[in-house]
Amino acid sequence: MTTEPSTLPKTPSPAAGTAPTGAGRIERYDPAEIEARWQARWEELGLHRADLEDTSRPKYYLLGMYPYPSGDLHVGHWFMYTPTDVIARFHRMHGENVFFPMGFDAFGLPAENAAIKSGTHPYAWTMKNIENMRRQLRSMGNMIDWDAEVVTADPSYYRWNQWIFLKFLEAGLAYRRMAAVDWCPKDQVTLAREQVEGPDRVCWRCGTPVVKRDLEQWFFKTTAYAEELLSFEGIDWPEPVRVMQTNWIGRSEGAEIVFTAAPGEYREGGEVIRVFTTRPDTLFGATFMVLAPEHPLVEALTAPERRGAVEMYQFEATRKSEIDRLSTDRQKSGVPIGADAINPVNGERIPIWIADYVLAGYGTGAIMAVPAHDERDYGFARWAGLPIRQVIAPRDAKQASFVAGQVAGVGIPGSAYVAKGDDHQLINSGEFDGQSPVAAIRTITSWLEEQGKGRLAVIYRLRDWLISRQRYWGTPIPIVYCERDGIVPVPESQLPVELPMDAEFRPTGESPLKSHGAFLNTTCPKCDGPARRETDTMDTFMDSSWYWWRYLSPAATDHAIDRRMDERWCPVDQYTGGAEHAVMHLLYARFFAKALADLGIVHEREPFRKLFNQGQILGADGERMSKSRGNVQDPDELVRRFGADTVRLFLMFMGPWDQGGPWNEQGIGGLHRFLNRIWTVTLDPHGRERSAGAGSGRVEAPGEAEAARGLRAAAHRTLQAVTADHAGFRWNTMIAHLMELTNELMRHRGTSVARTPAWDESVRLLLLMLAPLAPHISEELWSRRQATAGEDWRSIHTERWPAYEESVVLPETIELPVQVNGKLRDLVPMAPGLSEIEIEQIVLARDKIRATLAGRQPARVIHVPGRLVNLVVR
RNA sequence: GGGCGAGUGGCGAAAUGGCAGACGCGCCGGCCUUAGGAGCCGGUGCCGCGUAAGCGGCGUGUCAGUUCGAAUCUGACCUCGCCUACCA
Repeated sequence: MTTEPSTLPKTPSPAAGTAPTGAGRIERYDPAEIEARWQARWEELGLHRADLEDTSRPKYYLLGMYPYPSGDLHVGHWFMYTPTDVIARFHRMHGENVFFPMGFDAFGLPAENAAIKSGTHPYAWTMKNIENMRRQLRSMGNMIDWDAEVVTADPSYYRWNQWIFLKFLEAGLAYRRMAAVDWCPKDQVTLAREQVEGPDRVCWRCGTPVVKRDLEQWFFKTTAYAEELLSFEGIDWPEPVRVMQTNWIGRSEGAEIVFTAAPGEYREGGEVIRVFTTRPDTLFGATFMVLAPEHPLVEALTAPERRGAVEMYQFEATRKSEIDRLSTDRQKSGVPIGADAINPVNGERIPIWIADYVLAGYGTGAIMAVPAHDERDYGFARWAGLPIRQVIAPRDAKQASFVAGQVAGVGIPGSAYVAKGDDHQLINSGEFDGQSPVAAIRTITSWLEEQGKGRLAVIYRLRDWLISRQRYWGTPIPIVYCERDGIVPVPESQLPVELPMDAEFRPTGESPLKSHGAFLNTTCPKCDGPARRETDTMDTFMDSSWYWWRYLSPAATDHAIDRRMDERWCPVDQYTGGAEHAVMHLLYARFFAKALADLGIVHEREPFRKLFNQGQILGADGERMSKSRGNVQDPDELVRRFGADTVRLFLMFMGPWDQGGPWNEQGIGGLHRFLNRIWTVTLDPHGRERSAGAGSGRVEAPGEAEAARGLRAAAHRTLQAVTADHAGFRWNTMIAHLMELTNELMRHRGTSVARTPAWDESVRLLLLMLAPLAPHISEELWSRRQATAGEDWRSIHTERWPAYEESVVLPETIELPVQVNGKLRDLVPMAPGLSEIEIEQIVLARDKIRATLAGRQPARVIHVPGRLVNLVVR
């Protein structure tokens, strides 16, 4: 149960005796002392603990992507977690029950590599790092609820990875198969398709070019949700992420068409070869067929005299993916296999080739090649000297000359002709001649369907998620292999399958589990006979695919996810993190939500209602921060010099949150000065009182009452702007507004205005607005004000966010910009809310305007109420 | 090759159809100080005129367009960043 600080008995203010009253020198702002003291205090009070059972207030589940415990929190972490903390605090000040947990993505390769290198056990290495990062996270002053922490490398967590795996297995969402998978030779591990990046197909972690390997591996059936994953209905996600996921899933509509192998010199033929095409309308233009080199039918169809060349090519194709593919020249290559296929629409025999431009993993791994109307097929046909037959032409005879050369067989066009608009028609296509391509897509597909030779088909680029990893530091896959019973899942009652702690770490390139006899050798849960454990562990993205559910019951031993808590708290209201996980973590997380919902384990099909991608802070050199580049920025030193509050503000003041940019700590002093000025106006409003005439001569010129009214208006206008900026996460302008108010207060400091209630109210509002951004100094100043006023202490962070007064915000006079022909010519002071006629009269009476008009009459007057007047003259 | 985003002072940036450069850094000048890499006050887009207060012109990557009015909307182009890449 959360303790409400406001109900606590009065606790002595930490600085009660020293709270200044205005005379004499005040003590300096000492962030180090203040921050340590308040952090300890908040912890002691349990101020950041959420009461998950409390339903009296609206819930707000806020989540920042949990960190990998690399050992140090760098400015990138600060840049992500600070504004997230501000969001949390702002919502709490609105009376919401805010849950802001934190944990560690504790499995993964660096720990294991460190073990091989330095002999430290991955567990010890990881725990030491976590310890340090907890300390650093605390030093930021975030309102993290540490009671909910999860550490994924703990058996109490990964046991439930295993449990979910078994559920997926039962439901057919997890399966094992032999596949040519991507392998990182440096990390000695397989990778999911999403984890291979760029044109050179490199490992997402270390940048090493990957190679293909044929391995028996475990997969999750992400493709089962391909269609549903395309819909983002009901969730508020940034456009770039939605686009990336949509492209990654890569839906395309077309037809699957059945070709058959033609009888040959040595064979009867008749084998079914399925191809996928988005252009069934060009079926008559197919002049050859291409299979992926790895296509399963290649072996059976290849003519004996072609076997040597075919096998050579297949070998080269695998080598090509192994050797650096940095040479991105698109030179086509391929070999004929000495067999023909029969085109189902006209019975025509076309030669079959294999070529690596056809991918085994996409569609059916086979295509009908229509060189006249597909760039890739065209390029291949030109290279191989294969025929090109045009079957689509413009209806317009004059346009037809564009491709006439092909039809007549004279001359060779420079490229494929891919247009398919309504002004085109089919030619050389038998009974379909004259139809528009779009119509023919329909008619040819239904003709094929009637003949049983094809059907409408939708295919996706998305592949199933390969989760097997040949490494030690991950969740063991709960499977045993029995000589008699084959693949046997470990029964739930025997979970967790624990990682043995006494594994040996040597740079052999093999998982230590493979040579750990006690782990490897086990008995079959079914027959009790001898069996071998699966030695692969799970991809660490498994851990991060459901951790926010675990935060709701981190210690539970009888279930993975507390269904009651899930219903109360999920989905996460706001998720923040980098966009680099768009097609990895964020896609897996959505897959999990859908799969777990179908299994009845959770109630919502989307995990995160709102997503925000913050920008990335680069090193001072403009490059991505990395240890190897040596450009990682450690904020600890800045925190020592300026305090966490200053560092928080500095990071938020840099620019829009979604932008990031190169790190440059020039300017941090400005934020520190800002806090110092707040310190001064709060604790020392009178300074060395500037009595009239003694100081700079600015004192009380406009009269105290008017100045006080102006100050109060400024404070309320600031509140209005700051409140609006919270909604858009516009921290930089929010801080700018607070600076303006502080500067305004500073101008009145030492004058009699600083003795008015308006001054007091303005300072009060300033501190409340500052509280989410700079929690320590605002708490300190708040407590000192309370002590001075003789009030009981109550944390500023449990105060309600103030409301601005509409009537105060409205200005008493405005300076209306006046343009002539769109050029600014004058600023005219007047009362707000005058009629257009009144305004016009005032404006036309102005000297400057009369001079500019020089006797001309405005042909038109544009009034933008409250904003501007534009006089249009010819 | 395709997709998305961005280009504004010396720098980080504001302004998303209505006063371009808020706020901050840096720089310049002044005050205070034994001192200052502290604090306070003032100035600071560029060019021209003026001793000055001030006045005028130009100005948001380039070129066109829409509009009374464009940093903002439209089209083409240039540059940079991110994603993607023989996806049939």
